[in-house]
Amino acid sequence: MSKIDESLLTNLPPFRHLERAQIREILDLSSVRRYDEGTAVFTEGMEADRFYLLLDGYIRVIRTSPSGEHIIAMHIAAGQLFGIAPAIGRDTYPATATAAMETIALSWPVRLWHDFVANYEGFASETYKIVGQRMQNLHEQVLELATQAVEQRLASALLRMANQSGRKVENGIEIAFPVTRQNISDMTGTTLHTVSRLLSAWQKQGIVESTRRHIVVTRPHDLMLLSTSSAQ
DNA sequence: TCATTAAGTATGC
DNA sequence: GCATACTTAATGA
Repeated sequence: MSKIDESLLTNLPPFRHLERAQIREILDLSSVRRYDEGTAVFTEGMEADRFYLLLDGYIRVIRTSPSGEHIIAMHIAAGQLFGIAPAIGRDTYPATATAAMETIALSWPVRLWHDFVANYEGFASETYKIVGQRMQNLHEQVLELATQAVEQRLASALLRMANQSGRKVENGIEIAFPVTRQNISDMTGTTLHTVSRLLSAWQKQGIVESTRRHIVVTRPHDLMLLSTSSAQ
């Protein structure tokens, strides 16, 4: 079916312990799809019929509150599993996943989940490790939202993106997918205006450089300080 | 300290 | 030239 090379999976944590032949099996059971920027891979509440591995691009995970506003819970980088509802014992997706830029993902029918867990050494432990880490991150973010000022939350959000999905450039760390002021306000529970003002101020101080949908963190250390200490 | 309103400029198909 | 992204100032909770 898919003519994806085995080497693409061999170094990813959930597949690290597997033989080449096993990886071939897994790939033969998968289907590949490309998603244009802004396209939803699946939506919150939808029956979880497949689980996914991101091969290229970035996925934005969006949760919608009953009152209608949506918040960006996290970003997924290439090489990570997502839409793994079966891992947390759900049969619907807990959030919406959209392509933050042009993206390519593998997917498998959920009925294979238990086969993977049973047959492939390390798959279960690695995926549950991922789930645990994500849960912990979410808890930290909830705490942040409740306790920290906007400036600190924005600094943390920028650092999270730079650390998890940044690429090094000459003058700093560039966030590797397109991101708008509105997107960032959806991560930090503020408005795009406040984000715009803070980014402008930080740009004047030389901490970040930003153009439309594009941000480079030039002085991560200064952001670190901003994210922890409360000014005045 | 921050959201809201409002009114503007810049950018890219 | 229109939609989208971004900036800035004013006002008030």
